[in-house]
Amino acid sequence: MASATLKSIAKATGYSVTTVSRALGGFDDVNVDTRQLILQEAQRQGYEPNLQARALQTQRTQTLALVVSMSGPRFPDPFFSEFVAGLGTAAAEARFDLLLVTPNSPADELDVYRRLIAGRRVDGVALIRARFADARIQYLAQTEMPFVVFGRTTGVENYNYIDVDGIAGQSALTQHFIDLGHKRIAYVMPPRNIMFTHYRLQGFSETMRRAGLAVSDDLLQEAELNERGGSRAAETLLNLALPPTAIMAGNDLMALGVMRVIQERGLRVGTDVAVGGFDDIPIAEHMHPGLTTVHQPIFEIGQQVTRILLHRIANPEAPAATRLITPQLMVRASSGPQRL
Amino acid sequence: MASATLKSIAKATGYSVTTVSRALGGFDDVNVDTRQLILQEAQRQGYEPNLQARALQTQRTQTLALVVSMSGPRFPDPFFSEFVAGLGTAAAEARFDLLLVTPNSPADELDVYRRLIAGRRVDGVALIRARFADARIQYLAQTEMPFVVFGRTTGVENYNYIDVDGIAGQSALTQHFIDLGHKRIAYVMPPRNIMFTHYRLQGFSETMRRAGLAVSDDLLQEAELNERGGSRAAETLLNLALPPTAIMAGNDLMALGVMRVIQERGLRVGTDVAVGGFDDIPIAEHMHPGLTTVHQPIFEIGQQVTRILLHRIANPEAPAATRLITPQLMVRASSGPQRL
DNA sequence: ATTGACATCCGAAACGTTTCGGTATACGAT
DNA sequence: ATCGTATACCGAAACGTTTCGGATGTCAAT
Repeated sequence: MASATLKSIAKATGYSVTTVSRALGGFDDVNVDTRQLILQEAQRQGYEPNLQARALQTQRTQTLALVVSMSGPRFPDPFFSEFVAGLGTAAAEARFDLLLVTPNSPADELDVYRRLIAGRRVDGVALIRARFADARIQYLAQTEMPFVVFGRTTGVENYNYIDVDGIAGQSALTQHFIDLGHKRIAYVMPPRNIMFTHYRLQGFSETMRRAGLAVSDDLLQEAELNERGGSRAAETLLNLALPPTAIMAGNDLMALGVMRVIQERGLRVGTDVAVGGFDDIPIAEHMHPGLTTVHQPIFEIGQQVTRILLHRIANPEAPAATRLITPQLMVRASSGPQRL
Repeated sequence: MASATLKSIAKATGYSVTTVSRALGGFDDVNVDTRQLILQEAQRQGYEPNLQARALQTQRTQTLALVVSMSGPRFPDPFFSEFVAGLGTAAAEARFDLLLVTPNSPADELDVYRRLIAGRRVDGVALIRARFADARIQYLAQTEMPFVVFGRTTGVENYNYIDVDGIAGQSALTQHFIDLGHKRIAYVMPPRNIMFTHYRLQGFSETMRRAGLAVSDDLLQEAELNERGGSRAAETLLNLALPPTAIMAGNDLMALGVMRVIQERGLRVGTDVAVGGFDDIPIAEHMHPGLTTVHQPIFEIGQQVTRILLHRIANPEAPAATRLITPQLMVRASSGPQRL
């Protein structure tokens, strides 16, 4: 059978399309008996509103977008799925759907945004992993489209964001290692074009300086945000004439790579070389030894992003919402005992 | 400025909406100069087709759906993000988008499908983690909507699926432990309502029986598909009067939980207790020791699902595609050396 | 002059919904 | 009789696109 429409219900009940629409829409200018009849018929035909048609008419798609580059055959992070889960659950509560869009090349990225925004495909956009002078954000800012960023950027004023205080987080972790008696502390830093790298590096440097400790170039390694990046950096660091006694990685996946290299060399994580991460992804707690790291409430952040977005969609003129979360240090076995 | 439409371009150039549409659509019944002019004007106005309107007219949304229950504040698995990445990249190549839909309760699940399918929100649906007599699949099967399942179910004929041969996979892993000299091999099995549990259990039992080894109830623990499930099961197993010498977990996350418990008890994974997983998620290789597991090419499976789906959408009458992949055993350090 | 073929263009309908601006009826108050 | 008010309903336009079935003009062949 052809799918049910307002028209088919109208024909079956003898009422007009308008009345059917208003009956189903819960308006009060329709007789209770009439509404009953129409509801029954709708039920019988298995009617579901055609969402394209409704969207065309109302100019509302009830959809949010998240654009993610799935570079190579690997997703960035478990981090990511937590974030999406947060976005998704909060969206579902408001009966919004989530459109996950993948540019098939980095060059394609801005086009994808244009297609979404100018094509009125979605009501709002979530952004993750903001970059310096982020072109995506600059484009969005000159648009009517509501958007919320997880992270901060430069060169754009008055946009909605939520971020974790990277300075505070990295500083807390650094201080933790200093308190344990470490002097040669290495930092395996994420790529510099990512905005949070800047803040975390600042947290690290400042804290070291305050403690009167040197940060030699040797002990600062830039690497990819995954296990492999961590492993490579750890190899380099452990091959130094004077290797570090503590290694902080840019995120937990990198920390995992660092730990593996340490263990493969017959050294013990914690006692021989202390390790720290960032993110507190679910497995961080379940590794052996447990990973000392900086907790980001990623799922909750995802939910918040959706909520801000929804609020923004409902109130386009609301002032920009900005939220900075102070993260919590999670001390586990990988940072080891007090040193003598 | 109001957003550009065919009408606004038509007005600006003096041509009709029809001609503008056909010029932009690349039809050959429009003069080259005219097309040039129209393209320029479209460019100038920053025209992007309104996708709702197009979808309404063409009855094509250029969108695929994946419905996932994000039960609790945790995503099921890294497994998941790999799969989504595969789906997404293959979809992007065909200029399709991916709609990620979250029921906000399990009871809501079927309603979500009805909304998507009857509401003509998407052109095709991907399903993951099929269950016994899966109600979602039964619903979809009586619909026109193209769908592809990762996994198999019972009670439905002639549907598109792609699956990994769980019998062969679990059998290979079991045989590997038998070959290493293990006799008391435990299996931490996933929940029984998931279809793949059935196959894997069968692979395990048959292989044990063939080798003349007993499978006592003690050594068969049902647990949740995450670290916690693995940990709990491992506690129980290691507390047995006669604990197993090898533990196979239902997936890699569970194996991670198992490994942690072993290590916390001061035992060594591999030499004291051998451990195996299933999935080969990215971190399996980067754990210490590396996890012996059964590799599922999840990313590629995601791509395949999309491809089958797209083919199905283009050829609604094509016979059902069914694909069974024989997975590969990845032997790493966690299974340990030959026993004497 | 007529025909046919071709190139170029366009009007109007359709997709399914929402909503504005009504109309018709009934009924109590004036 | 007229007015006002409420109740219940509906026609038609609109959202922006695609496409069917022409229309018009040109030009070479008859």
